[in-house]
Amino acid sequence: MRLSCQLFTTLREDPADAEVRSHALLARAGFLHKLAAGIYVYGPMLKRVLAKIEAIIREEHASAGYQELLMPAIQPRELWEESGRWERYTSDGILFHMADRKGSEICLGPTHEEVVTDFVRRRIQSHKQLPIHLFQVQTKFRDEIRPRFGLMRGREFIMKDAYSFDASSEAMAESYATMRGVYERIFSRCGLRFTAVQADSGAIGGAASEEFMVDAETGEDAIAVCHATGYAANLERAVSRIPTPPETPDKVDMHKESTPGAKSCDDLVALFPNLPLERMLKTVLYKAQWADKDGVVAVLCRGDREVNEVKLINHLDALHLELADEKTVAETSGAAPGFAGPVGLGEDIRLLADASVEGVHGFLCGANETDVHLLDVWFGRDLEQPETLDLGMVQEGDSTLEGDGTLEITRGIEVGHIFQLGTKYSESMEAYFTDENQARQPLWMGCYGLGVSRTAAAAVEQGHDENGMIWPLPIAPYSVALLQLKPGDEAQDSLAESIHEKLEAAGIDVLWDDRPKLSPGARFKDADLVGLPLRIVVGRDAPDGRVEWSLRSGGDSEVVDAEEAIARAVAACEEKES
RNA sequence: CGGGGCGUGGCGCAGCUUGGUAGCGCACCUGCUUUGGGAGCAGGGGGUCGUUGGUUCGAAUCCAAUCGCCCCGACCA
Repeated sequence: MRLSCQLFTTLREDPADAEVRSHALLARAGFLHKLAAGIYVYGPMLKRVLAKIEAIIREEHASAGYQELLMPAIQPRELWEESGRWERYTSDGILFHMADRKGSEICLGPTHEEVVTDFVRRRIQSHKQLPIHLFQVQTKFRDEIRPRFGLMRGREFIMKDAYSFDASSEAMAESYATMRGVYERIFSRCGLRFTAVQADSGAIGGAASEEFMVDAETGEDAIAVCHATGYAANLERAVSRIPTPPETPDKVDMHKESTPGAKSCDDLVALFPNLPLERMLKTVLYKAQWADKDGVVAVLCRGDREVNEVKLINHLDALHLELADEKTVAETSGAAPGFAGPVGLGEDIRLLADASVEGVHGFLCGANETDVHLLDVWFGRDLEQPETLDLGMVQEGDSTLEGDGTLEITRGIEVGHIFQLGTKYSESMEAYFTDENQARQPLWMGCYGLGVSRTAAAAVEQGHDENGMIWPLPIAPYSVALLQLKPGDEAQDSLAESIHEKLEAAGIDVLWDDRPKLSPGARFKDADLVGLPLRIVVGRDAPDGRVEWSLRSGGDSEVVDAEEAIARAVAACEEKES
């Protein structure tokens, strides 16, 4: 492809609103244009990247027996009422919805469980038709609270979603395991470094779920991994062995101490330097919201640990959870924020305790009185120890649950999420089949999402340097950058043209920078910015039939015969395929 | 939702405090020279200063409203 015939522009400076490298580089190279917050035009170069990612996705889904379909972006409210998600998604504000001219409410699909379940339930009667495996590549719409990081969290984005429908929980688990392999092959083939982690299933619902994280410092998700044991989990879900509490002190009567203004653990540590953080228990007050009621929940947690709100909301089976505001804290604890405690807390307040408080005695806690804390509090003597459960956040350096490894906290970009949904949607939407015994059974579902546009951004986040992007060969917009330094020079014209022709004949994507009247420096800068993995430069050695060969990822460049450069490009692209 | 910031040629910014009709760099156009890491010289084009209203003889500048965009936070006691 001749660059001189393309719409191709680059910017010398980062756009002012780009916060992360992938966004800045994609925008500078003209791959991306922002139309509104979280809404982007995918330029021709980016479209090629997306097409390559999609091609890999299609191949891997096809070989796992998945059929592609295309579902509508516009969906009727009624369908979402059936699954019970309309209320939740509209109250969270994440759903783009509107009324049509007749006044019927419709939404732009943020996901397609309802539509696919409806499609399948109308066709499935018998166990003999199962399993069913479907997927699509579609634009999804989510009115995110805060779109950011360019393609990373947009309000409109491209997603591949797949669904499995099985006759039993075991068969569903098999479909799920197959898809796990599909995802590993997809991301490997895309040339990305990634980690599969256990995950919370969130709003989609369901049992087992795993996320695929592209390793990147700038990732929005924190994950806990253990290299020794292979354990990996999203921080929301991660579990660990909590370091043992310090020695129990002498038994002294519980007593009040004045602690003016000591609202945080840091303040208290300053006030009581001899008291270890592990013997301070914080009492965090939350406002929880269920479908039918609201309530305040207090969670007891060791001073050096933190409450994991996702574990808490799951345990409570609540719809929404937020830290109690000052007013609520005053009403429930009778004190300013920072002084709530488990002793003498209102009867109507549900008190839970994180496992970290287990075995802690003679501790400090809030006295439910402003500027006062209780010291030397003992479970069993001064209050009953509430039932403890894991409501905590794991920390760097914690041991794994079995104690045979150490957790490390890293970051990643979530590009894929697979779920075993079970019968949640099939039951609420009445998607049943008849089994061998004439019994009516709900379908066992799995759903498998993969962010296509986000994967492209993640690839840049993982592959770039100070000069620009560095695309992995399998998903690069073009494989080879052919730079002709002096278009119009006879020897260069004919050599570049023959290289271009031979590479295209070999089925290799080549972008020939034949733009006239451009200085060599500008050409090199643009090539570095765009980041095509293989580079062939046709320059001063053209009369001898020689060119410069180099890799965008680094290493020295070499002057070789044109035929040798072509052979190397062909070899590199073949290696990618295997 | 709360707080903060910003809207000035395609992009990045200055000008605003102290009102007098807009400027710089990049990009763009023309010509000549130049061609291995963002070339030089000369000439040139392009902006109702987000929008609306107000104050004023006069508003990019002051005031108000509104729209848009960005960041931070959403209280871990």
